[in-house]
Amino acid sequence: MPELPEVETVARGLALRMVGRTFAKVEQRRPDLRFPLPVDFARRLTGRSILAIRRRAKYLLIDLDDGQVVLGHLGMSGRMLVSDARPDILETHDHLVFTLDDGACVRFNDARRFGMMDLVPLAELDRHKLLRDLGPEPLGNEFNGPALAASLKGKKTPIKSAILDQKLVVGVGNIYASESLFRAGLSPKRIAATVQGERAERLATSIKQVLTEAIAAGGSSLRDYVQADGELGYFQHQWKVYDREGQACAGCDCDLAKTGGIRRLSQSGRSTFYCSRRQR
DNA sequence: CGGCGGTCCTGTCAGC
DNA sequence: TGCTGACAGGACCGCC
Repeated sequence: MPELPEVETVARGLALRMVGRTFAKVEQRRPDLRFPLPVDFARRLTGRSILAIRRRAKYLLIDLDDGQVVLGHLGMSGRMLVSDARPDILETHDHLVFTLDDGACVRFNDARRFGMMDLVPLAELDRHKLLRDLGPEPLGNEFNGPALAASLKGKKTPIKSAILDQKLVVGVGNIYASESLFRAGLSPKRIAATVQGERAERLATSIKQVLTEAIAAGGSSLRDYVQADGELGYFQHQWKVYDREGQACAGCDCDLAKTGGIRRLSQSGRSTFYCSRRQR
């Protein structure tokens, strides 16, 4: 499910319900997710109050009142399900069930179990194995054209693979990689090192725009969610190229029968979508 | 050292 | 209808 905008939306939605509340009950329904859960995970959370809920890269951070932080990742299929009360009947793959002191319930459901949770002292968070090598936040000022150009120097890998590398910039996943390259007019096959100067400027700007717009779309679906309750996560998507193989490219007035429209290719085992006419 | 492919796990869908 | 294989939004690890 989640790239940066989805995790951001989940974090904001959870914050609305959870900040200021206390974990009244925590049910751990299997010993492991992607990794074993920390020893006594449920017991160590019970009775703790929630100070803040944040995001770093695609990770969720839940700050507790005892100086510990819940570090979570939704993996590919992880979902947070929120309801006013704990359901009598849980769903398949509801691995963690959090009941709050106001009776509200948050469930972590993850079919593929690529998600994870850990409990880390706040003081050690930056040194955590999963966080210490992460690159800059794409929406921060430190990520810009010149910085991106510098990090791409010497890289022989295709630009699509490069921007999926979380050491280079965080938060861009398979969908928004295709979308950002389309907006920047860059071929996903282009050698990363050749994205310099104006091209790097365009790509950095496109990444920021694509992610910002997706967060805004998530915010509008959050309003519905807050009223309706239920799942936090993917919202309406209006992708320009992702999952649109064979369809006409928006803004390309070429003959679909001749060009074949949006193309799909496989790069290091993952699908990429692009318009060969508008992306060079 | 960088870059690529394999791998973890379950669900869904297309094709036969 | 039932089976099989491909594929799915992530990211670590080991190997070349």
